[in-house]
Amino acid sequence: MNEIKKGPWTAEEDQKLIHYIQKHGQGRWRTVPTNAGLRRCGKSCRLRWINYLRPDIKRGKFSHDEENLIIQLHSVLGNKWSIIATYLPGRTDNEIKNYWNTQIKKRLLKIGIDPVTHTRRLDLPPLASILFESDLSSLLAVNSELLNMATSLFLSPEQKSPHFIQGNQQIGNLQTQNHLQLSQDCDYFQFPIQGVQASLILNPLCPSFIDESQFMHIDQEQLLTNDSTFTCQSLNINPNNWTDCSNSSNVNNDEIQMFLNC
DNA sequence: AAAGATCGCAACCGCATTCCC
DNA sequence: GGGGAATGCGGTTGCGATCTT
Repeated sequence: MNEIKKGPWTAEEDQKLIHYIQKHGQGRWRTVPTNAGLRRCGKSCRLRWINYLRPDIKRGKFSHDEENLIIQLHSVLGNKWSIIATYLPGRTDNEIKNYWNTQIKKRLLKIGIDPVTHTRRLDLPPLASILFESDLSSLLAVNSELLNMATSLFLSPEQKSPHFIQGNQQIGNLQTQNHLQLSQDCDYFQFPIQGVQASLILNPLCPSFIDESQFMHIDQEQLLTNDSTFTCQSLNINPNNWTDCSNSSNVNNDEIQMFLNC
């Protein structure tokens, strides 16, 4: 009976495979079962080694940073698990895929974010209204992890800086980059216009956490002056408005650029 | 306590890509 | 360049563990 065995691996099988690979190295998977004395197919041996037995595999819970990174990478790469895994040393594509499907996906759906497009789901009431109809402080306390996760969607991997405002209140992260400055009191933010390759990374999700009735404008008058900075009172939900502002002034689109991080 | 439901994850399967003759 | 073998990838499944009723 040389039937190929399927199903869970036993400790004995694991030992045989580990011993064989330690001695001969990995590769030529088709020949591994015969040479290692296993009744498995080569494919199964490879998978067991790659996903479970490899010595450099990191075990245990995903850290918050790892989780953020997965979300960020997924928003750019989609289900390219093997590529995503290259950014998380010690984690396998299978593990990341499982984690995404069983944990992250559910959490995103729960907070009204489409895990495929990484945008707000239109079939749900605006998140802001949910937030403001609720006891905000308790909601944030309970869901701070989710908020951080959602917030991280509009942060690039190398830019994880704090402060996300709702009116004068800090409730999460606001991204600043290059010459974009967040004012001290979080009442408004400002950045230089002239000669600056200002890159404001704004994700459409971001305003979900801000009172939608307070989407503010850029002060057009200020924009048209030669002042080196201009201010706006809050984040603007509509990225097109930024473009419009730059079109309507002496400032061209090269000087104010908007990059959507999704 | 027990039965059913749900969850989490290892493993499988089929297809795509790469390698090698 | 063509074809078969080997390898890699992503979706899905199966099953034990845990939770809920």
